[in-house]
Amino acid sequence: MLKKSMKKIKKTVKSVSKKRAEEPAKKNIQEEKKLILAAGLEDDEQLVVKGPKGKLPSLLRGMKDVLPKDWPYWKKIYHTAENIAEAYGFGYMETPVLEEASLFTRSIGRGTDIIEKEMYVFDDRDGTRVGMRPEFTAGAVRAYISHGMHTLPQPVKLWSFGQLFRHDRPQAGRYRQLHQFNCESFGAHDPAVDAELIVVAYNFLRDLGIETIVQMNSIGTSEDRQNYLVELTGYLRTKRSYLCEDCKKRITRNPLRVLDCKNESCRPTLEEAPQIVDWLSEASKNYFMKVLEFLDELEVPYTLKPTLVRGLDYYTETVFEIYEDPSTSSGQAPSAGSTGSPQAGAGQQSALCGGGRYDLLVGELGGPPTPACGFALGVERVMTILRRKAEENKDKIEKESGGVFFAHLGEQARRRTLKMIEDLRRDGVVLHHSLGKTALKAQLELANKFAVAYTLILGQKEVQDGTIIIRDMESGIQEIVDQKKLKSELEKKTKI
RNA sequence: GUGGCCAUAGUUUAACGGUAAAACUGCGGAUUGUGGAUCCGCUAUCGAGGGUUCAACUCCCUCUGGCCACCCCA
Repeated sequence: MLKKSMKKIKKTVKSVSKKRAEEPAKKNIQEEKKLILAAGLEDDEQLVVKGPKGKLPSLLRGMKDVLPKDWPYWKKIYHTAENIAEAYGFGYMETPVLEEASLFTRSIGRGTDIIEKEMYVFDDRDGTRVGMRPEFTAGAVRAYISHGMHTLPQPVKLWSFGQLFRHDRPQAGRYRQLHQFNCESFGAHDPAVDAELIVVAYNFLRDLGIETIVQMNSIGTSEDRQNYLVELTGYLRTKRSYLCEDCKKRITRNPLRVLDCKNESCRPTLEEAPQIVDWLSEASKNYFMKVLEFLDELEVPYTLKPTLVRGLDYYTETVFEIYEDPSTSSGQAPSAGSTGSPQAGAGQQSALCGGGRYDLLVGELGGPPTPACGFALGVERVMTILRRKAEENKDKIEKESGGVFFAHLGEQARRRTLKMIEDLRRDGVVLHHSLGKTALKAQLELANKFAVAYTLILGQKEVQDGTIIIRDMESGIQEIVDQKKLKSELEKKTKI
C-alpha cells in the first residue's frame, strides 16, 4: 500500500517537474514551428520534436567542421593542387553545388549506386527537381557545353576543388560532404591526354609525400564492352555453382564486379574467366598501349588490373585508379579497441583517385561530339594519410609560429598600442595582442601560448620616452629601442 | 542500403542499481612593470526519448551520432 502511494506521488512529482521544464521548451518549439513554416516546409512534427528544448542541433551525419587545427592540412592540399594544375596548364573553374537533378541522372547513369541511393535530390521552391552534385564531371560537361568552350583551342583543360555530396554510410575517409580535386580535359582523343592527367594526379600525391601506384585498365568502346559482357555472363552462368552467393547475385546485377570478388573460393574460376583486354577492338587496344607507353616514358609506376571497372556509366576506354603504395604505407589504420573482431584481412585500402576517359558523354548531354578524360581525387582520403604520416613522424605540419606579441601597461600605453599595432600590421608583421588584459603577467602568459619569438612591451615609461621594449621570448633578453627604429629592428630580427 | 562494436566535463579516461571521480586544457585568483613552475577555485543532470525498479549514468527498447566490415566509391 505504502509503496504504491509513494510511487504515485513520485510520478506526479515527476510529471509536474517535467511540465515545468517543458514550458520554456514549448515556447521554443512554437518559434521553431513558425520558422519551419516560413521556410515553406511542411508542419512536420518530427522536425520539431527532433530537437527538444534549446538543445544544440547536432552536426549532420557524415558532415565535418574544418577547424583551425585542420586548416594547415587543407591549405597544403589546396596549394599543392593549385600549383600542379596550373603548372600543367589547367584553368580553374567552379560550377554550382546545385544543378538540375537530371544532369546527374543522365550522365552518371540511373542504375548506379550514386544515383540510386546516394544523391541528395529535392524540389526547390519553384518545384524544380534539383540535386546536389555527387561528382564534378557532369557539371564540368554542362559548363563546357553551355559556355561554348568547344570554340576554344582544344583540348580545354579545367580543374576544380570543392565539396560534393553523397548520402553514403560514413566511415573513416568517407563522408557525406566530401571534397575532391578534379581535373578534366575536353576535346582531344589522344593517349597523351590520358597520360598527362594520370601524371598530374600522380605528381600531386608525390608532392604531398605519398608514394602511389596506378592501376590501369581499358574497358573499350561501348560495343567492345557489350560483346564482352555477353561472353562474360555466359561464362559465369556455366560456372555458377563454383561461385559464392554474392557473386551469383552479381552475375545479373553487375557482372564486371564478379571479377573483383575477394572470396578465395571464387578465385580459380575467375582466373579462367574471359578478360576484357581480349575483347577490345584493335583501335582501343592500340590506344591503351600508347597510354601505357607514355606512362613508361614518364616513369609512373602502374599495374594492369583487368578487373578494374568504374562505377559510373559514362566511361569508355582508359580507366584508372590510384592507391597508396602498400609497401610504403607502413602501419595500417590503427585498429585499436577491436575487442573480439578478428580484424579480417589486411583491409583493402580505398582508392585515392579514380578517373578515365568519357568520349560519349558530352554528345549525350547535348553538346557537340567531344572526347574527354578526367580524374577525381579524394581530399579527405589524402588527408587521413597525411595525418597518419604526421603522427608517425611526430612532426606536425609546421605550426603557425613566429610572429610578435604586443603587450601594454597602463591606460596611456593602451591607447597608443592600437595605433602602433595597426601600423605594424600594415608593414606585414604578424601580431598577437590582448588589449582586454591589464596585467603584464597575463599578457606574457598569452604571448607564451602563441609561441611568438618576440614580445613588444609598451608601458607608461616607454610612452613618455618614445621607446619600446623588445623581449626575446626564448632567452628573456630585453632591449629598449626607439619607437621609430622599431620597424627596422624587427625586420632585422625576424629575417635571421 | 546490410551487419558488428561504441556513446560519461572542451579532450582523454574512471566508478557504481542509490543522484558522478581524475588528468589535461580553458577561465579566474595567489599585494596590478614581466611568461613557459607551483598552489587554489570554477566548469558534466552522464548523446536524446521511453520503459523496468522504491531508486538508473549503471538493466531493456527506440532514435541520433561515431568507428569498423560489406556494398559502393574519392
